Amino acid sequence: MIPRVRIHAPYISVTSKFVIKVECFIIQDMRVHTLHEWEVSIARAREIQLSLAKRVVTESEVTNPCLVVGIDISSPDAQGVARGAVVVLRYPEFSIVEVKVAEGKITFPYIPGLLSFRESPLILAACEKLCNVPDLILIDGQGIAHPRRFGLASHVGLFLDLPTIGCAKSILCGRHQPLGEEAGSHAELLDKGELIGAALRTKSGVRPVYVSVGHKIDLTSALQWVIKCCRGYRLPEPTRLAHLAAGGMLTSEPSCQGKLFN
DNA sequence: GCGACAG
DNA sequence: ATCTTGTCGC
Repeated sequence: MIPRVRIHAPYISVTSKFVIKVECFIIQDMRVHTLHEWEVSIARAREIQLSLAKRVVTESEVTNPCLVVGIDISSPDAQGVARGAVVVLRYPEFSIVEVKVAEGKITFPYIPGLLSFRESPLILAACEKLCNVPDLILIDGQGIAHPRRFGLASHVGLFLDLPTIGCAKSILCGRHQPLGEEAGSHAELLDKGELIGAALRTKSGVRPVYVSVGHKIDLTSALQWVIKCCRGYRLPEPTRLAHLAAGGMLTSEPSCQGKLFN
């Protein structure tokens, strides 16, 4: 039986200089039928974004306060409550500067391509609590490696007006050639002839992660930053710690490996 | 028409 | 994302 979902909701109604506003949309048969407003907003946002995409966040820009941030969200519990977490790290030591968490009920379903509407609210809520302004943000999801070239990382970057990198654990769209087994190997991620991101082997012997431009950064630097943020795990440190924080497995202590099992 | 599909 | 123990391998 095909699920029939009908949704009317002001899930995101963010008004900034970019004016992203989604009041209502209807989803049926797991397909989006009415997303006119969103598409119009995205088209405009994408236009603005493209003009900023060439910007490169250089290492010298991340020296004081030198903050690299990871963002992730936990899966909702039985009551539909989830936690959005943002972890601020000092680069290049990766010492924890700040951890902020926001809890809230998740109401929007998971629909491939519409993850932003499910996760953005909590992510932004967590970001609102930050005392530091990050220089660079890594997000657990796609940037422009998205059917409409505007995934979660792009949304968040646009809302916050900060550089973001999409770093996802699997592909939403696009394909790539096989890549080397050594850490650091990467291959272009192409969709319909467009370069939308890269598959990156962050550690030898594990599946690659998928890096794409979120906002205010180009692919080459995004790739370099992700590589520089890797510390022997498949996921780059900011993302990894944000994931732990969202799961309640990270408090204020930089290392709590002793308490972790599994 | 059918398969694929971030978390 | 989640269901799920021990196990094989670097």
